[in-house]
Amino acid sequence: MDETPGLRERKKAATRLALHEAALRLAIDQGVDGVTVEAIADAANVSRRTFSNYFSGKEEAIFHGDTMRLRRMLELIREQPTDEQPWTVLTRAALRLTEETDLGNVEWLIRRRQLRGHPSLASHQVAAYAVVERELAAELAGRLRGDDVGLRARVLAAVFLTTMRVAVQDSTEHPDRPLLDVVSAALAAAAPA
Amino acid sequence: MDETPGLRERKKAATRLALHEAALRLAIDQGVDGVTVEAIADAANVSRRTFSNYFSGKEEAIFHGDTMRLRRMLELIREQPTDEQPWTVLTRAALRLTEETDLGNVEWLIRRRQLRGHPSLASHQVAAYAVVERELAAELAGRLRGDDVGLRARVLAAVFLTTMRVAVQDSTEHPDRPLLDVVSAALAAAAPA
DNA sequence: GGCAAACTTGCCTGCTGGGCAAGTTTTGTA
DNA sequence: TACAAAACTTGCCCAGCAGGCAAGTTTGCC
Repeated sequence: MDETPGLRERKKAATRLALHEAALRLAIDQGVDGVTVEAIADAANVSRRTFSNYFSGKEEAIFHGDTMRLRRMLELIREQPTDEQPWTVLTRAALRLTEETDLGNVEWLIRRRQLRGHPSLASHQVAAYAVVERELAAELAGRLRGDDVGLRARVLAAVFLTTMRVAVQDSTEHPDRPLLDVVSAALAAAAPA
Repeated sequence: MDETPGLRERKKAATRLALHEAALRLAIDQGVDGVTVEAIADAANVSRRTFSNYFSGKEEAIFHGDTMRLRRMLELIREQPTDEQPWTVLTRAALRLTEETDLGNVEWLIRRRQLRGHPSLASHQVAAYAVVERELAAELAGRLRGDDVGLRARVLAAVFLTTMRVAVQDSTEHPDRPLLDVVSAALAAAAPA
């Protein structure tokens, strides 16, 4: 394994992370609309133009955390046996991811909660989830048998991701209930016949 | 019933429709990025500023058709008996809507197909579907019994809408297969246990 | 007819994405 | 170690865009 993927790559990752965190922090305490791309770039000690090299807009920067989490979930799914029921595989990956997140980073949920209510963000979150949908569908297609594999894989991927999204959204509105609880209840409600 | 909701309202509806159709037409033959809001407004004989009074962006104008279809589906759902299985109700409404659409307006699918491939549109389509999600969840909540009604209603609404979206998207990529077929296969694949 | 509310329009401002080219840093190779 | 190529950053630039405001116009209602 390449422990260090080269200086260049490490710097890029650091810049991306700095921009993401600056975006999140500024959005939280100035409101999503109150913050400009320029302010985010400044806070990350980078030019406005460089921001554009990393993200196509402030919302994408804000949701970069979600994107990373979803990619991690894809990994968790891929490394599971291919001879199991797809929904079982998905559920297990989701719960495992939730545990990982919950333990190391309670801050994540807190930040989320401070952003809730900004309605324009909701649609960008939906879009963020949609990005991995194709990739997940491709993975699932290899695990299905029978007719309509393509369509069924896409449906399964979409249903799963949208359920995760709803669970996270619902959880931000009920801070008292453990996230793991909400996720498993949501997945149970969506489980296909 | 108010047959004519007043001249003012009729004019507004006409303007909105004109803008929508102009947006769709121009987007189809100049590409989504190649068309400006100004061009759309011109084509609808209205000022650029007025466009902004109706839609918040060209994508919203393009997807106004979807929005209307989804609102129609909400109607179809609401007018069904409340003592039936929710998924049965949803499925029936979806199929009924598909029949309505398919018969009267084959043009709709044709236009869609000409827009496919523009990736930026996909996320806006997702967002368009998300708009009615809350409303549908509220309707479904009244039809559920047991624990976690709120969460389960949101999950059900999200799963159903995302399934419809996937069916439509998939259908644009397989023009040979009847839409009704795709929709019912997709709904069958997503049916909760 | 005539008034009030709603709608349209033009004007304006600050923000945005992204093309381009010059300057800087990292990488690979010799 | 030297140096050329590739990758990245930055400033400059431009056209497009959302939306506030105020003046003008149309519609609804008495």
